[in-house]
Amino acid sequence: MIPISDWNGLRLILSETKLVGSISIGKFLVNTGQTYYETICSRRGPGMSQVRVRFAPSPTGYLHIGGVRTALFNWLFARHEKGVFVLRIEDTDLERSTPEAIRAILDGLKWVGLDWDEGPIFQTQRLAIYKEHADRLIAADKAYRCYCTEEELEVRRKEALARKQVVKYDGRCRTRTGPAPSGILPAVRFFSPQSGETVVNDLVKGAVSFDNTQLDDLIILRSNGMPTYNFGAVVDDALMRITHVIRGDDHLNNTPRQILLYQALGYEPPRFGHLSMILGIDKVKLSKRHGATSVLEYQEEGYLPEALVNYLVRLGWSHGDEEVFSLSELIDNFTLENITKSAAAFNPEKLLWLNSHYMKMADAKRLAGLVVPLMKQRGVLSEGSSLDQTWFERLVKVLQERSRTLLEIVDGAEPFMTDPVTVDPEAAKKFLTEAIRPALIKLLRTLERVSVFEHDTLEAAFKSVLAETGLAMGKLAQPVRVALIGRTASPGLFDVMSLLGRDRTLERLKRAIDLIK
RNA sequence: GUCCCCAUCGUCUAGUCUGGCCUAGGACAUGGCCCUUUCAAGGCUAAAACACGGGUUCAAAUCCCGUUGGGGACACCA
Repeated sequence: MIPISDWNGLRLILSETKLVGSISIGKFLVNTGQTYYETICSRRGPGMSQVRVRFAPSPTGYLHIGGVRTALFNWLFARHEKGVFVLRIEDTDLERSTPEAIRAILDGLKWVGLDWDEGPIFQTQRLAIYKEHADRLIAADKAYRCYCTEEELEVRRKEALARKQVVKYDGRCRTRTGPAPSGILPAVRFFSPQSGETVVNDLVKGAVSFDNTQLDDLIILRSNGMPTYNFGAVVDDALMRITHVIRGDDHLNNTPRQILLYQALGYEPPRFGHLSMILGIDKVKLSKRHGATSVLEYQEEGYLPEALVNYLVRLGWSHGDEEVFSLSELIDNFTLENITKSAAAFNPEKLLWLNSHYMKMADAKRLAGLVVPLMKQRGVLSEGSSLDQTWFERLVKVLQERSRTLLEIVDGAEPFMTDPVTVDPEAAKKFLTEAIRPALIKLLRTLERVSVFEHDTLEAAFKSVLAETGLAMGKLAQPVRVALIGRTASPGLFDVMSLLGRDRTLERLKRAIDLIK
């Protein structure tokens, strides 16, 4: 339940995030949704057939990865068709909607770069519109007031289930006459036709027909005045002139009911396209036990938004053999015809591969900026400390080639950030041996005479030690690596030394030599 | 219980609508080799699929029917 006072907090969130285009949020919240849409629609000339799509999440939890894909497909379709992408928040479930969830949705969309042209529009701001539409249906004998209580209905549903009968409203208030029972706030039910069939010409599934006897008299307006999903969506999609409803597969069964509502209301239905579900790696519905299912978790785990977008778009859509797409390539090539009908399993490995690809492509400066907060968060960099930007970007540059996520950069950067280095005991045992000690000392002496710590001069110095000692590159490199970084894996040695700089390199070498004693 | 959807390598998919070009292509992951100062990356290479059964046809991954399997929906949730 969102108390009215919280809506001020929400407005704060919205203006803070500045996610809205030309229409200011403050103004929107002052306006009713109705006047807003009257303005929009009056701006549109007659005969315009511009594509208008929407993403309409309910703010009852984090923004799910499947929701992001739905939003992405809508967004790409809108951009490809030079149409309009509307964001509508379906917050009519007062029990479960929260301002935090609204924020999570906006933040999530913002992170993956899906911007909207209109909205966010809140259904709870438009209650008068739904009521007016419901009244219209009642007046036309297409809907009726139902005085059955939730408890009664629950009992009947359970009975039907127990007797293995069809779970359907029995229609007892259809023909109710006489005075209204006192003390009961009625809900409004739709008179659902009980004969014929309703066909959905789905853009991805093809023609799907439903026997109308399967459909029952659904509630369109709850006793508390809130519209139910099917009604709110229909009224809004009609009024907002949505041309294509692209949404999850789980709504296919709702579509015939919605088409019937469009017809009763005298509105023309949009085109529908139902996207198959995203399943977990084990082929069952994606859930928390598969790991991250909220978009923002991917941000926290060091993924790049373009990698997630690229991964998600290939889950259920394809363009020949291509795997890697820039945003503009996606916009150019995205069409509804190439959407797959079957459900897809989420494969974290492939996402990781795409992420490492984009990590290599990315500008080091940008990555550096993304990594710093993560380092602070993980204690690799202390809160107040300042960084040499140029130096840090150089470090990021050598790490980004071998990191699959930003978190791996953080990990790889760690030995460069703090002194003294933590040396892995296993590595020390294997490589910092008595036998190699003389060579390390020789290297130390040689490096002491090197004044400019750059890749090429360091390489020359190192090679001279190899020549003197007769050691193979590999024999000396690993012990030195362990001495400098404390681990057996790192960027190239000469990059490491030049990044560490003269003082720290010599110091770490000395310390390793002492350690062997 | 009722209704709806789906079915190509382990996974994402191309091919299916408009049957022959399919000895089924690509990508991730996996194995091998090469490169190599480590780890990655990269290059080459291998293994790996038309769920099953019936039709239709000269010809079926592709069209039709059935079976099986998987998924979804049946709320005063969306």
